[in-house]
Amino acid sequence: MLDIRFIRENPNLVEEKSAQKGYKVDIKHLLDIDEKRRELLAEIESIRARRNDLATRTKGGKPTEQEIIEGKALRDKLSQLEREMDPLQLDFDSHLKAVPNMPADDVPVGGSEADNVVSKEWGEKPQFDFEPKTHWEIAESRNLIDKQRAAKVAGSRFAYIFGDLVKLQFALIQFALDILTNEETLKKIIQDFELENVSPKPFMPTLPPAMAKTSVYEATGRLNKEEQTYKLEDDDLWLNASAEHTLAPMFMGEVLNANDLPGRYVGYTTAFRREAGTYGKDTEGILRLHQFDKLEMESFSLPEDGMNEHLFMIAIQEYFMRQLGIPYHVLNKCTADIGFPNARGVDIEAWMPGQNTYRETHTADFISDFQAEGTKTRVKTDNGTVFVHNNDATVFAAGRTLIAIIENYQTKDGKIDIPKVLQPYMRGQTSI
RNA sequence: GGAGGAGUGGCCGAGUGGUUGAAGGCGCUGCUCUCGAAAAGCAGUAUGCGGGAAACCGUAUCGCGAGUUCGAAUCUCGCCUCCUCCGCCA
Repeated sequence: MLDIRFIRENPNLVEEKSAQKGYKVDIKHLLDIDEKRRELLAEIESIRARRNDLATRTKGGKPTEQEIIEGKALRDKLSQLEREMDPLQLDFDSHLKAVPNMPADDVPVGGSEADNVVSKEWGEKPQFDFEPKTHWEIAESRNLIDKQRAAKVAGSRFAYIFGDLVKLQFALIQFALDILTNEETLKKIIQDFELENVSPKPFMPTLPPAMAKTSVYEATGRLNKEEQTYKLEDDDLWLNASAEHTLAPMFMGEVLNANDLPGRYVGYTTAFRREAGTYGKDTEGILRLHQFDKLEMESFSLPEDGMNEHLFMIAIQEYFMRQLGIPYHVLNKCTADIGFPNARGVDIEAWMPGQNTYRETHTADFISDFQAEGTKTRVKTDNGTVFVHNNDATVFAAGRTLIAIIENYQTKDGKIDIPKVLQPYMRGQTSI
């Protein structure tokens, strides 16, 4: 959530930027409650002060009859005021939580994803001397994917993935982990992308829990919307839709050492998504499933490093795409598309020759301190204890990256060449 | 799933109704001593919220939430987490 002090000082700005993200917030009402709340709080605290004073006065001995009567009166008054405070506080909290994070200054203002800005293009689209096929035409005919039988077992939007395609997924993951844990390679990425003030500290490989309790799910700011998330009602657990959902709250309630930052983690987990409201969309192939595996970065940093971590993660994503030789473009997402907790957001879309279009394979989210206010994750600095900045970004969404490889590396005889960098992770195999 | 035990500051640990926001120790910071370091001595050392230009004042926090009481770290109830033993299990 946003700091109420910031809202007090910049009411118009907050209202304007919220509107740019597509959220209508009643700042005047919020500040109104805020003031009432603080007035009442002052009153409550003065009564508590008298109660404490009385307790100190009578401590050691028995209070007199008169003092007990006085104490009872204070107690009754206090509980009456506290009852008045309850609804006020609830009202205040719900209005405060409804205020989205402020977009960074360079986020393009726009009303829908149509206003996203292509900020970079890379790679030569492959030319084929045949009609390129879609990934599902190739994979289904080769028995690398079977959705029919998966539907029988689990319903629509599930798939069996078989054989060499499975090996390719694990090659991809291994390759990525090797890069992300190698300080020298990270240094090179920082250099190649001309980044400044970025630490080359390696990422900690992590297998996180794939579920979170409701209290945690809420503390992270409901990163994934409720209707998009699977819930295990009997156990009060939510299935994560990405590793960042269980990486971000890792240090909930803790005060970290500035020396330990940036804290960088790369988590591998299965992601579960209900895909509500996508009926009839992307029904072919494995682009949009209820379940897929994903490697995801998460970082906790000092406020002044937050934006640089974001840019670093984007550079890493681009580096991986270039290593795989997959043409892509970078989308600077507009205010309406970056998401409620985001200060900035970037998508990378890979060229998919079979579908003759770009499709999203990566996201990078700069959350600033919006999430840390909910998870109460702070860091001790020379200027006091402040909320950390959170960044998260996709390394590889396994399914979609496999799609990009299949479609870009398809051959005339219906096979798939393996990108050079992955071949060592496939025991030298050059095609599947 | 059954039976027991435990959660106190950065860490260890004392504390079962009233000078306890919390003893003592460790750690950390500053000073003294020293050529310097170590040792020793002295002093300081949690966070949120509200008010204040600031100094500072008030308030809350002893796993979390509710309750009892004039007064709760301490008593009661619910929940969470961890540990030990038994059972089950990849």
